[in-house]
Amino acid sequence: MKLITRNTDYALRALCYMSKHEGLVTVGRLVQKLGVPQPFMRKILQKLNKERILESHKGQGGGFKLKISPKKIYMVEIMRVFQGPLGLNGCFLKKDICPNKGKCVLRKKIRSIEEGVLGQLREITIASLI
Amino acid sequence: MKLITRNTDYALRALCYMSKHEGLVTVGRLVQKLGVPQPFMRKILQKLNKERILESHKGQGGGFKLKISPKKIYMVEIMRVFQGPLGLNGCFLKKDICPNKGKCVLRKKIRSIEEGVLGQLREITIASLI
DNA sequence: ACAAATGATACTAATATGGTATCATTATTA
DNA sequence: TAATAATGATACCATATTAGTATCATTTGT
Repeated sequence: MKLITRNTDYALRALCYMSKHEGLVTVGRLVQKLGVPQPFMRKILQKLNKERILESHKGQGGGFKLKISPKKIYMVEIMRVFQGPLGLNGCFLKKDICPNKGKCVLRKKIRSIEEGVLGQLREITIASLI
Repeated sequence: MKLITRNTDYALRALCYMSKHEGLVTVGRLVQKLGVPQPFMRKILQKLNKERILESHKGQGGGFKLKISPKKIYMVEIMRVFQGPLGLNGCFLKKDICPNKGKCVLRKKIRSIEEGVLGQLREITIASLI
């Protein structure tokens, strides 16, 4: 069971690279450095752009750069972008499916674990990774 | 992003039910109580049997029951059975893929988070859920 | 005008998850 | 001893997610 997908993985690496290198970085350059398939990397960067984590510049001499400080880019946010919101189990949270409804002890437990995990993940920023 | 799959979910519910009801429990009964498709539930219970968490009895009057105490059935173990070993990311752990190899800070961070999560999950047993 | 970059989007492939179907085996019991 | 009610084993199918590709449009510097 993987908690982090390739999407997230590549995104984190790209962000780390960019936080160490001022100015615009092209997809081509990232691909060289990180060994990731180019069109896939493009898609990832485009998404980060849409999410306003990166900014992009078209045309010759263009590329991507961080839009916000590495200190303010949280790993858990990147995970959310590529993997959806973190939740232990949809099922336990949908009362209409779970037969125990509100009383479900498991649900409470899960909830508290979830909080713990999120708490830890929230402390990790790109800045803390480089 | 779900941390717990339906497999695990159903298994946990079945185990909880069985820990509250002495003696053999048939698949049919569980299906009635928990509203899970029968053949799917069978497959799940058969797996728990193979993993020596349940014991089974064939023939008329047969069924399943816990083989070990609910206090010794750990949620994280059930997750492992149905979802494989918990790891944040295979990629970071395979040095030959990660370009930073041994030095990767991310990997260490991930590792420590992983430990934290596992630590919390390890405290949850079936007994603690009922 | 051309080349080098991203934007947008649709498509394909691989893998994981969720679920079904079927036949074999075992044990109870009438 | 035969019917029945249970699990064992296994192969199969459906759906969703993840990973990756392909293509054409747009922008911009030279």
